[in-house]
Amino acid sequence: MEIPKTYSPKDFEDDIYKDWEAQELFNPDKIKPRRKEHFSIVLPPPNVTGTLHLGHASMLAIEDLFVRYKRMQGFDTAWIPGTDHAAIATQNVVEKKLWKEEGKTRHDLGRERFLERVEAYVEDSKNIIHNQIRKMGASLDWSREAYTLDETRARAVRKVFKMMYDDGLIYRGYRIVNWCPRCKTTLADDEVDYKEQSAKLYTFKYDKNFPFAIATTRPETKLGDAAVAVNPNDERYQEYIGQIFDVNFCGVDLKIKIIADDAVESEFGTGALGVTPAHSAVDFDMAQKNNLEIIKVIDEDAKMTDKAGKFAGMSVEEAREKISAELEKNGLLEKTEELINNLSVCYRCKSAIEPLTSDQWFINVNKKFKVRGSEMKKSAGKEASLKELSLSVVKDKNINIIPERFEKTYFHWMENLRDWCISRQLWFGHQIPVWYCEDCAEYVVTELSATELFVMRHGEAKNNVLDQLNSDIENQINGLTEKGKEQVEAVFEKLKNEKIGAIYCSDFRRTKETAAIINEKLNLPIIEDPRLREVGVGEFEGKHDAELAAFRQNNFAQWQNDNPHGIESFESLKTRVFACLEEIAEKFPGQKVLIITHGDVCRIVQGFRKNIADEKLFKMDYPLTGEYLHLKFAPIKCKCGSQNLKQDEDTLDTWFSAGLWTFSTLLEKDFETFDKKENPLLKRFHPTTVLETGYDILFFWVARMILMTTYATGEVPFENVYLHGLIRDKEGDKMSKSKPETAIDPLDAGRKYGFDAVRLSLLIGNTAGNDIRLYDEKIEGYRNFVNKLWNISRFILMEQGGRDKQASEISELSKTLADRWIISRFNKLIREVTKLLDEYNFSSAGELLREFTWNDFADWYLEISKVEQNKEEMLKYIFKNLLKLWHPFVPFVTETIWKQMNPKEKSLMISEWPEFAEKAIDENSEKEFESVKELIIKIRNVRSENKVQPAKKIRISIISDNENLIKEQRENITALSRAEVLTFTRQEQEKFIKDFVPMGEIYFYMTDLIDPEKEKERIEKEKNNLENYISGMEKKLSNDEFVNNAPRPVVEGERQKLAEAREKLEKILEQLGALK
RNA sequence: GGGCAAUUAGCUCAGCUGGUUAGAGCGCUGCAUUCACAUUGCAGAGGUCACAGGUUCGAGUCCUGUAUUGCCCACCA
Repeated sequence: MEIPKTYSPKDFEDDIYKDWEAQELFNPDKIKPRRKEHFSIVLPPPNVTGTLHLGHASMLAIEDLFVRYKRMQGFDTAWIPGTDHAAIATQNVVEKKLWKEEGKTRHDLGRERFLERVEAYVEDSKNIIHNQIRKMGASLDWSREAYTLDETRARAVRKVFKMMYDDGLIYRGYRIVNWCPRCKTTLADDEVDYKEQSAKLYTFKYDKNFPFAIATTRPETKLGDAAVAVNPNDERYQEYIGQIFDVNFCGVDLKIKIIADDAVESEFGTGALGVTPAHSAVDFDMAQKNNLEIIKVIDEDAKMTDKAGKFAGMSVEEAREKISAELEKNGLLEKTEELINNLSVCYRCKSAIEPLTSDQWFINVNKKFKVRGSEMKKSAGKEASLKELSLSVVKDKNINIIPERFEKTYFHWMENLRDWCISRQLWFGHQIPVWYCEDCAEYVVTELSATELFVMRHGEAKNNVLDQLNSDIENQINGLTEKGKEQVEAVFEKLKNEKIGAIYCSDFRRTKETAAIINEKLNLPIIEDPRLREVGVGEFEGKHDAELAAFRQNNFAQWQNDNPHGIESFESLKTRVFACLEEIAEKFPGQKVLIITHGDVCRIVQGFRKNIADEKLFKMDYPLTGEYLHLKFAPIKCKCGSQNLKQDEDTLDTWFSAGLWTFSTLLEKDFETFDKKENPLLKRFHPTTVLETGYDILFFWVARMILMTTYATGEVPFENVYLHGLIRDKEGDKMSKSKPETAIDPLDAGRKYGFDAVRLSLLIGNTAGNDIRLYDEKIEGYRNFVNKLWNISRFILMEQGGRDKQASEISELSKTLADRWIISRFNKLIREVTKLLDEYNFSSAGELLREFTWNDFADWYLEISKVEQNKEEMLKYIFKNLLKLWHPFVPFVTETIWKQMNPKEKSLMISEWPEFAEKAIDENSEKEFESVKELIIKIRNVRSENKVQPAKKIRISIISDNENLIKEQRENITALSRAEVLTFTRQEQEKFIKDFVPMGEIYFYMTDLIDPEKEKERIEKEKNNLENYISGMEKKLSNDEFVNNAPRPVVEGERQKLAEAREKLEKILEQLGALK
């Protein structure tokens, strides 16, 4: 067999992955589990905007390791992939792209068109990241891929929203929120970052009549002040507490109440704080407590509002300048000073956050509700708030966080959690499932999705080309032209991802043909409805379109309710079309329906359920051939009976849908409830076993999942949380594009060193909760190791023959001391690695494996096997099982080698995890072999010290207490140390003593060595070490307190060690004597 | 301001509930090239475990304090 000397990962990796996928080995339905217990992980969904970075790579390496390990152990194993729509991040990316490439804003396109752009972008992006994930070797079940914004997940989102609303946990309120004026949306508290900046602190009085000064960095907000707060213990202001002052601040009249609040620090500024309820979270709380007026002086564009008097319309910066100038001019400004403070900025775009009051949807985290699930009730009681429930499941260890210290962080965050603002003023995301009635003040919350109608005109027909009106059902001879057919195909291209549930068309030939073309791909029932026919044209039949158009344009009033020249009246057309639409809406609530009809009908449709005057409606444009209309309707009625409802424009915080991820990914496509009876996958895999993610999103995501899932399902989302650290560069800094020389792209690194090496570099040395440094030399080292594995396999494959042995046949395999040694060591390795992996300590497991593979197996056993010969079966037994242990770490190279060794087997990844065999443990043989190793190393050492040419064989004599062992190992010692062993008895040796140099138990033939003095030095050194050691031990053992207090085995152990050391010393002294 | 972590060989890090003469990889030094592998082999040098106290028969490991570094949270009106 021709096997290259160097392993070339790129020649194998892609094919190996394709083979796994083709065999469907990632799908738990396609492989037989050998145990009942499940092991499941849902992939933390990467943002659709992203490309694979090291954070993902490390996440994938760790999770794939867990999953492959458990799969080999026979667990029913699922690893579910998906992507996150990442509302704000994705919208920002597409907006930037749109601006750069076309100079347009999202408003230029409008919601509908903009979202189409986003979806197109998302599609591309998803494919890129999925292929990158495959590169890493991740054994994800792609057949169950989810997306936070797909229909199943969307239904789960609406359902939970409604559940929470019905439980009174979701409410709409006018509250202070974090507003990003750039993104034009609210942000959750933890989506706000802080940036240090230097600011000016202004100390001033509102006006001349106000008794004392206040200090602020933002004078412009003071236009909205309703109070001044002081510390209740501050003596300076006691007399004013409770008083109300009418002031005129820069032309704006304000009523300022003096209130006392502990939050105020007397030492800061003047100890008096101007309270601006509308623009500071702390002040808003004070306003609630003290019933203060909320005056909003800054709007959503970060401009001053009408309430700001003459400053209205100015930017906040401009207003600040003007106000400070005016204060100074009027002698109200006492001083300005520089200070460093934290500016709150948007975590996505880094612009300054403007805290302001606004009408938003919130989740109440303190309100009690009826807890679901018996385990949850046990933890939190029958009734609990979201906060209490989320705290209790971690306190009671229903969820186990690794490393444990993050529990504290979690508790602290959860205990201080405030109501969660979930509405976002973005377009991309889950639209809030609330419908406002246009005819009364009510609104309706529904889990049903909007009924959506896609209304299109037929493609170009022959009568269009001839410019002949043709609406006589008896005379439908004209079908579509070639161009018409192409137009239809073009529309279908745009619609194909919409998951249309039904197709309606008129009974005209041109619409039926259009429907048939589209339905070639969709295979839906086509419903023909004559109510969707083109308007009846009466006497104009067969005439030019323009003639009819001109007539109707000029005689609308006449035609509105009547039928001059036999033209069907507008009223009649409207009535039949609306009746048809009403029926469709009722028949397909929450679904998408495609309607293929004619120009005038398209026009009319736009007025469905809307109060649009007939004439205005008649004059509306309708979509050109090749385009379509998209209309959304409420799937339910308002209490008042009106169906004229409009959905809330806002979308939900992306973490709302992400919070459902562990169970929403396991729901059936057409689920009605979250019940396990209805959702077999949920029953099989939920709660998931481990959630593996970075500690940096503990709050964003992990906490939210706990909160949302315990609420919605009455079950924890996961039993364990494994938090990994961040990947840093060699200096310990965050990798960033601004430092390209240290930033590593996992894909580049994979191409260069192989993805197995990249995985190892991310796994070994990586411990829970700790950051890890990565740099090229490290990956290179693991590349070298992978190559070592490869070359071990080359060696073993060259040793032909032998058959595979099982663990039960170990005794047959063990013929020599080296055999017993390696097999004992190896079985300990199996035991240790298994234990460490169960403890999530994969780094130590990897280190042990590396040590065994390189040091024990390659450096010693393989060398011995060249001497002892005929070890094919043993080598195969160890190596094949070793490949299994390695597989979760380095799946590609192990599978590649496995396939070469077992061409007939399906795959290493579904082979059985090695079992530890107790009977293989042989402590005595291990000890004996270690002493042989020691001898060999000593001989090599002496050779090296004396610069003996490697090719030169030296002669030695060994005087050992274990003469049999030396005799038996004579060949091994000779081969591995290039020394000829001449065994002497003590008496025999006496005769040669003058020619030999003693070194421990070994006597070297003097003329073979260059410098016996050197050896003397060495022995002296060893003697000193030993003497020091012995005196320390003696002291210890003569200490009664130690002997009495320390546990017996410890004392015994120490005695043993002392005895051994004394023996050793004795020999050394003897040899030293001989040297002199 | 509150909290968490880290500090062990030149570098990157192990060292579990206190009981070895403190380990690994890389790097370094010397030697070796047809025999699985130079992406290699063999041998070696290198550490008062940040500092100061304390607990204990015994401390890298536990406690207190100090210093340095990093991170998280709160907040700076």
